[in-house]
Amino acid sequence: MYSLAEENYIKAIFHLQQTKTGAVSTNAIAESMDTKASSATDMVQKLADKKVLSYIKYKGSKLTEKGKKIATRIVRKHRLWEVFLVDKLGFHWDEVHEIAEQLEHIHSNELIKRLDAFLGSPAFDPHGDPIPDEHGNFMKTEKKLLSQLNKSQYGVCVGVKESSAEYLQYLDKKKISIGTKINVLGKEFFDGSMVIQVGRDQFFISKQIAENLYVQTN
Amino acid sequence: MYSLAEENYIKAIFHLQQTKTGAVSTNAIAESMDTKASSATDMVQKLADKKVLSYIKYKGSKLTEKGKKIATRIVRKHRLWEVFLVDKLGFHWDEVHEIAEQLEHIHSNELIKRLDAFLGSPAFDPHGDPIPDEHGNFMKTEKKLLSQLNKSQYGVCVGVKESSAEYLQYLDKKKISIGTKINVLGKEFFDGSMVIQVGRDQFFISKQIAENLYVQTN
DNA sequence: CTTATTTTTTAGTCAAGGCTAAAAAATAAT
DNA sequence: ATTATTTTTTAGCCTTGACTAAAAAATAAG
Ligand SMILES: [Mn+2]
Ligand SMILES: [Mn+2]
Ligand SMILES: [Mn+2]
Ligand SMILES: [Mn+2]
Repeated sequence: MYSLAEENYIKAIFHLQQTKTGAVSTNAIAESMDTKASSATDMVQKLADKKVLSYIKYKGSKLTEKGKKIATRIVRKHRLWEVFLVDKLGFHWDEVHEIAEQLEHIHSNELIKRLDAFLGSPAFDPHGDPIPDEHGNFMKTEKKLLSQLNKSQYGVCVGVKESSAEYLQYLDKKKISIGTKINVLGKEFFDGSMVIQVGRDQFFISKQIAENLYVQTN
Repeated sequence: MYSLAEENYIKAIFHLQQTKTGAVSTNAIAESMDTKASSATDMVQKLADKKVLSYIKYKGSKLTEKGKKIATRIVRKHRLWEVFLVDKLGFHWDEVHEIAEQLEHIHSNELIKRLDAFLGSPAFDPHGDPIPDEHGNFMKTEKKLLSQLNKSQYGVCVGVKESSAEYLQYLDKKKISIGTKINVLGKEFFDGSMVIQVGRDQFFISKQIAENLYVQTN
């Protein structure tokens, strides 16, 4: 059994090593956990003792298979709970992350199994992130960032990269949610800004908006 | 915001002062928390500083109104989650307590409100215990222990005092659940044992069984 | 290559929440 | 009214997971 703190570190390292390749730096872990580098060092040393990750002084950390398995289970719980909160309790997609951050630490295999069945074994959470199955396998999806599209291409929104309440609320205001079709009417190569069409509305979006939205082309 | 440990102590003290009258002894708290008296002393001193309870050295502890309010909210969450686990996820009544013990510590007022609505604002948990409303009011019920009935009286099971898995599984085996009618066919005054009728079955039960089952007469 | 800067680790401290052993107060038994 | 026993508190120590300040290693600059 892992403590709350350990679980949160493991999950953070898991997410960090998804993006960057190679070992995860202690500073990156500290920043992601909103703590100090010295604290992160202490924790990764402990987790290395427990064979949850491999750690080389001054080089960084990397989850072992064991560590990845633990992380995946937590991510699965987090995302299943988010689906529950949205689909069953009627929460809005910008309200669920903090609560799921707590719920992901409830220990009960039977609970996960039953919750999953109750929700109809969803493959994606309310932000479009894939929910790993009971064996830890993620559904692979073809998706790109809206910012990668060019003028007169279009895509269907399938998820968000950022899932802060602020960003999600912006998307709501613009009537963008998962499944929404987005046409790129224009793209400014100087700053990456775009003019897009959503439904009947046409408007300008900054690069920052465009590079946090996942779309499926095809 | 109160820590996990603080919340568990507050809830334990709340339950202890329901039965016994007057202040709750430090030893009783320690036993109920499965910890040592010295640890309980430390905690009640801290909770007294926080005005959650009044504490007099060598005399014991008593929750303040503030403390009772905190406790009631935790009990409400615990019991609502138990209803969720049984009604929605199909758990059996002897499997839910441990999980609810964790879920009761999730912090979100909105979550409690929505969960309550989702469950149809239940008044009782799966063990027949009343669920306090959002203002902390418990529904008062007329109930007595089965052991208080005499020969040829009858009652309808409305709850259990003990809710250990073992006891609940015994009741299952005997086909006793909430709503079951129980006839007292005989009572032995020497040891408090009884012969009861449940459905078409007649059998012997010990005093220990009889004094952990709540029934409603009339 | 040598120095400066950044990153990371170590050393030492702290609060929370446990523990054991000893002291003190309350209660029970002579 | 003492003495013995039980209950409760205090004192001191431990682990976890933070922190700061200082040292050490890695990296960047000159
Ligand atoms: Mn989330
Ligand atoms: Mn978390
Ligand atoms: Mn319970
Ligand atoms: Mn609990």
